[in-house]
Amino acid sequence: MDYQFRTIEKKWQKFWASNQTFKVSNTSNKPKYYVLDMFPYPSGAGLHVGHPLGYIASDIFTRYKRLKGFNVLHPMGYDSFGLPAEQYAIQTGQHPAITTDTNIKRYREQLDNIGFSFDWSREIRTSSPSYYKWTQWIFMQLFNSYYNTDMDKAQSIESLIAKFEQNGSEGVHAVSDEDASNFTAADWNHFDEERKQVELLKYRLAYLRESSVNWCQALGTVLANDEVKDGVSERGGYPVIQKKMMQWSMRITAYAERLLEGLDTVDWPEPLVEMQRNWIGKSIGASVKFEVADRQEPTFVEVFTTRVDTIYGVSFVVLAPEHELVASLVKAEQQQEVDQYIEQTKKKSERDRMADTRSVSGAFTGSYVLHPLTEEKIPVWIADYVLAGYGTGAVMAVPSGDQRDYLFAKHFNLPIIKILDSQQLEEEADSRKEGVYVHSDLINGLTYEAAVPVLIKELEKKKAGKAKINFRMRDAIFGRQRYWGEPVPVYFKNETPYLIKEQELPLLLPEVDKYLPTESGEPPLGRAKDWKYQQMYEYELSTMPGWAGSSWYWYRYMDAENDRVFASKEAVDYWKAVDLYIGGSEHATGHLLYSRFWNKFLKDIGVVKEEEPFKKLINQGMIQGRSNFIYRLLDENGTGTNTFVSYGLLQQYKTTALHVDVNIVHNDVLDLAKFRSSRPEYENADFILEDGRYVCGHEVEKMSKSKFNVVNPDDIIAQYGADTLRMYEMFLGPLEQSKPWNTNGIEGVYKFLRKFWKLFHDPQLNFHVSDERPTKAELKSLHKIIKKVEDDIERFSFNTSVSSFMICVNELTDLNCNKREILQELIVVLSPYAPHICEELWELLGNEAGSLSYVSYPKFNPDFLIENEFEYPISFNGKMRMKLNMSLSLEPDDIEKEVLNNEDVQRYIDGKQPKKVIIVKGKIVNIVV
RNA sequence: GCUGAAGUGGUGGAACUGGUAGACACGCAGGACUUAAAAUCCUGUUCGCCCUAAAGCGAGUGCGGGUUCGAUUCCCGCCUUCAGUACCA
Repeated sequence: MDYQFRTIEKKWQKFWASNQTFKVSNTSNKPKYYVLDMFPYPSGAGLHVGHPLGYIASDIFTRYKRLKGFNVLHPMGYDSFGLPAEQYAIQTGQHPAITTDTNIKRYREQLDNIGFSFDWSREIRTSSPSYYKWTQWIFMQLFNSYYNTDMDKAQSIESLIAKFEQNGSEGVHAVSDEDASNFTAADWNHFDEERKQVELLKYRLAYLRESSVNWCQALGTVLANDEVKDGVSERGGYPVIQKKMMQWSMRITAYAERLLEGLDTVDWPEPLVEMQRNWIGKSIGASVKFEVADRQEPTFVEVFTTRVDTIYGVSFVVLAPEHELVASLVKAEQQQEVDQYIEQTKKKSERDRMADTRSVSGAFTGSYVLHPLTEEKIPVWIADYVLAGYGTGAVMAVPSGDQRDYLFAKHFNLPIIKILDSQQLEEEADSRKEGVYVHSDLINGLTYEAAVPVLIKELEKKKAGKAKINFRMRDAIFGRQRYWGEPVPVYFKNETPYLIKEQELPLLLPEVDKYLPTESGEPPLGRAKDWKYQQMYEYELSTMPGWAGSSWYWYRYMDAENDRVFASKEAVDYWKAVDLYIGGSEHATGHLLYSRFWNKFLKDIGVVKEEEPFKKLINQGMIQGRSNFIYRLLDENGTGTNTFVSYGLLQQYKTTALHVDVNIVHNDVLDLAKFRSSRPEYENADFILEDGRYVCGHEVEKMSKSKFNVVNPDDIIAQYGADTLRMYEMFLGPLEQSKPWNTNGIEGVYKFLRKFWKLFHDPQLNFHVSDERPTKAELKSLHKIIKKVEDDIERFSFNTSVSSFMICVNELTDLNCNKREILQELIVVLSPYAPHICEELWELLGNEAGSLSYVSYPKFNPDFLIENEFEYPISFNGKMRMKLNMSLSLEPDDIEKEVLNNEDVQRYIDGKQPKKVIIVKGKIVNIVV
């Protein structure tokens, strides 16, 4: 029989499913191993060839680990809440649950076609009530907790109430809002219920606070930064402004230090760890208070600075235009200018404000603050380069040390004060800390190291500042003005939020007539009829963000069907943490940070054991699209014709480029017949060919429908089979690297599998293996691959394994090897990569069907690889010129003698005495002349 | 802007710890088989120079420098592309 991948692959996929080959138990005497993939969002477009890249890698790893004797948990599910389904619902009226369900079915079929060894009995969907019940449950725990800084962990809000009842706010060390009040126990006990709740909310880990959002009035909704382009909505082009809104938030900043420390304990790619460190952004500095001048009531502008040493260089203070003090600081004569500036700022997104460092803008408030050390009057400005959400939303501007402050000072003619004797300030700010201070009163003549403690001490003495650690990370906003997400299990009584009862979970997503905001601008849930808690109280109308469901899902896989807890204690104790997590680096700061945060919280409340959820993490690169172009000939008026010019002839013609569907292009050559029949207007198209072919241009772009570069794995599988797809995706290059998809090399992988198949068959394709003893050469080839694949998989270098398999099969083909002893072991080594063909041949060899998944990986024997000769490359001045075969037992001195006595070597050095001969045994000889 | 990553033949890539640059494939060219095509097999294929050929010479891993007997690999400066940047997931 020839290699019939269609029959073989269907046969084994069916076998695995009906025998539950990959169902895994929560108890085993084997060691456990947990391999997790980042689960997909089931989009309407279906899987494209980029999605399975990581899944194939993790499946190879999983199958390999099974062969190595581990009990492996390898589950899959769907992150099925999200915007695209909602967008589609808005357009079509179709309920997102229905589209989501359809999409999931499609995804499942596509995943099944690839032959993954997932334990599907553990499948989860974040949008199913049985799952989001527990997402809501975790939210409730967060709402019911506060962060105790004495114990450095989250504790129940009840214990905080007990403290308030006994001692008031005194002695409470907790992470809270800035405006948490001070009160005595007596005060607390006299507070009414509402007041108590208001105070408690300032401590809860899930809490309400005002935050700034991109508000689009015309769409009646909040937009993500990337839905906003140049101040207008991407959809519709309506104006977008920055608006403040009450929002649910997560006090992730309470965990900043622990999130930072945990990074030292995980085995993650260093760049990713670095990104998280930068995101958390710990900086050590000082907070300084500037008192507003000429006020009866003392008012302060508080700033955070990492360069308190530059305090004598402050020549103005800048507030973010949204800063709460701005309104009261503006003097009448400046009112108009400031108002105008604030209007202008509202139109800019935060990202625009950060990205634009060239243009300088700002407005003077008319007010002054007093320098805390010199008592001098300092003007207060507002400018959009200061962001409200960063630090305190105010900076002390030091033009001599900070480039943005420098440009601002130059632009508005504000003084630039030199503070270090080494500073060169003619062209730009100089932020170095070298030399000694000048014009700096207390610290004149001191160096940076000496100056900082002096200043901190003085500021503390004057109660004008103190040393402080600041984090760049902000509390995460947890509400979304959307329909297709988890409802927040909260209702309001007199504007105070209360949790519903735990027995009332899940709080189901109600039906609505349209998936749009209400006329009064409330989120879609505002449309739900009679949706009230106990028929009286308003529910929270926003839903949870996309990251809620994905911040704990790896626990649900451990015990996916439990309806009493999110996962049983036994399951959590057994599987502990994820041993290997594979996914895209685009999740570096979002998903991976939130997941770590929730995990730490769950540990604090005692329901999980591990401080870090993902022990080892591998990033897979993005698969980009590789678009193909055709070139339409333009006539003398510049209008398009129906003639297309081949890529190589472009210089001779005036043309315009058009995307062409990559599925009708093969190795950059256009299939003319398919092109003609693709659209009626191309039926009579003419072509100017080169060498009789139409060659297309190409470019790397995002994979998207609009660029006609989407490749569906199903098409590849129909043509070449799943085993070829699996191996080809690995063959494309290193897993971590981003690369464009193209099928140019896929034939080679397909040919390889056919060659492998032929090893087991005679020329007439009858199954035929021999029981003869293998030769030395055959054993060497086998043991080389046993070792190579083991090494490669352990370091996640899957592409190099594929090449090595090719080399191995080429060698065995040349040796005419059909020995059972060799081939049987080779099957096991190859099976993680190409499981279907291997199962089939395994059965043909007479083994029990399906037993291949749980056999042992062959044992490597180094004896078969021992060489006694080596072909030494002989280089002259580092350039390889010739090779000499020598015994590996020769010591460097003997090698030198033998090399220098060689005729060809003598000819090279032309009778001259070599300056130096470098010999690395078993590696190289280098002669310096 | 900030943070992170990547640039090697016509193409995807290999070279794992500073030691033979281009393994393995694709494509292309030539050949075998065939009435023909497909499939399959064989040979060649970094570029340039020289040459009937064998052989030889020179250059070469984004660009410019440096360290070293020796650099794709280490260091400094630049260029280009990609990703993230907090409501896409």
